[in-house]
Amino acid sequence: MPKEKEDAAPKKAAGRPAKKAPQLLRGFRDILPVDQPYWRWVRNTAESFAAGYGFEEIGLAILEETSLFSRSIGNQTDIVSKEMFTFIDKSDGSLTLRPEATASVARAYITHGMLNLPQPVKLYYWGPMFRRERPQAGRQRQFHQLGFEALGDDNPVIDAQLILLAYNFFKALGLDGISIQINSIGTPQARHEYVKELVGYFRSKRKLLPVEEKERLSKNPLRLLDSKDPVCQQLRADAPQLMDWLDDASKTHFMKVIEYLDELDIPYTLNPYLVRGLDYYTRTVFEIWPGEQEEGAQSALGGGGRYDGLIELLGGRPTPAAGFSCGVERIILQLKARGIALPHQDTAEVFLAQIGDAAKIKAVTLFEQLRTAGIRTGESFSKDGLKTQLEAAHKHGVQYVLIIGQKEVLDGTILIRDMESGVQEIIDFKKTVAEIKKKLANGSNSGQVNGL
RNA sequence: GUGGCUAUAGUUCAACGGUAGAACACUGGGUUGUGGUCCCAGAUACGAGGGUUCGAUUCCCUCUAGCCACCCCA
Repeated sequence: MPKEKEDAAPKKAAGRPAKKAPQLLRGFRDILPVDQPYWRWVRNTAESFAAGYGFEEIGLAILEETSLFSRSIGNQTDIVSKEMFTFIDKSDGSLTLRPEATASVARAYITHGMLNLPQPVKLYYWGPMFRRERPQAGRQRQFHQLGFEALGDDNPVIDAQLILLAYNFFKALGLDGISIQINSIGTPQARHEYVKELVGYFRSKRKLLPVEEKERLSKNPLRLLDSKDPVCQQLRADAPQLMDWLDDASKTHFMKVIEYLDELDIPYTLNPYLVRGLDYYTRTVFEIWPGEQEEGAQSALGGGGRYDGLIELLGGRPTPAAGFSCGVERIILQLKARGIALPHQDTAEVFLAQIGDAAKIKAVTLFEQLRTAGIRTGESFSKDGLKTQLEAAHKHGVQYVLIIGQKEVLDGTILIRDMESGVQEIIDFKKTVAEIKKKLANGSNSGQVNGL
């Protein structure tokens, strides 16, 4: 018989039994009310961009068959080989908490026969993703991404427009001076040829490479290009260039994208060493960074590219597609780091205070009238003292407080107190809603900006 | 996954081998129906488990979590 440990544990302080409070899992976080304004800001901005650019929101499954990710992202990638939350379900086999959403978008495109819709199908998503990594600031095991995908069209204008959308999105959020890095990694075939060449080159320099880099050479040679290792960075200068190995169609495609970007006046940096860590990418790839690499490590805010082979790989008809996604937590980290003030939030406009039982009853019904009239009203009905209630009103930052007490109930009136001037006036209780509306309309300096 | 640093109230920080303090925040008061300032009072913490010790929050170990670097990525 197992002993019940918790009950047997010694009592800590008299009175309360010593119990372990459940902890948050490593890398998981609650998003508290204080942070919600940031979340709303990002989400609202994203939604208005989705609407503006014609992307319709799609809500995707969070749990998928493991094979969806291993096939699309690639078995050899770090994400699949060591960072997925995977488990065996009783009847459904191996399941995985999605580490990213593009694969699911492609799956949904197939599942719902979206090839029958007008192309391109433009989708926007938002939601939690899961990767079993070692947490750090801006890196959690559950994090949120928002993304835009355009499926069913291989025109380079799509690539350019996605980058334009990303650029404008970050600007609208208040994040100026972001850096957009772009590159083309061509078709899988061309890349394959190139990798052979690259491996050949680095093999010849093998002796110079540190152990970790040697491992890359056999496991994921493309990664040698964006390595932080100084030796590698030196060697890569003389290494064969990916650009020279691109097939003609990819080259032309890339030139077109660049042309559009120039025409649209979007600042970008050509980064020939940019390769992405997910296998499904083809041709255009890009990443978004907070700024031209200032000192200190930074992490990408977002990234994306074209994935022309993905849908076919997953069993659909050959369908070109492109998209990008960004990390919400990382965006918010940047917003905070830069001290960006958010637009005014929907706080209470008036506060309703009451004194005495009769008044409380009246107040509760009046509150309903105010609320249904669209006036954001604060209250603390559970408190009795007027002083306490005014204090609460002050904390809400409201300009007007409605006060109703014994006397007012008898007279059929109510007090309106202006919190700034301290001026109070008595009005007919029945006209409360109308009066308040009038006052708010007059006094409204269209209430903007609070720094939080 | 590897290496390093850290872990004290809600938060930011103190102190100490003999069971912990401040600031801000919170709750309640400063007489009966009036906020922002002020005054008073109160609640709340040594991440978990072992070990050394007469005694550990303090020293050691393990675990857990956070941060930093690597890896990789959003």
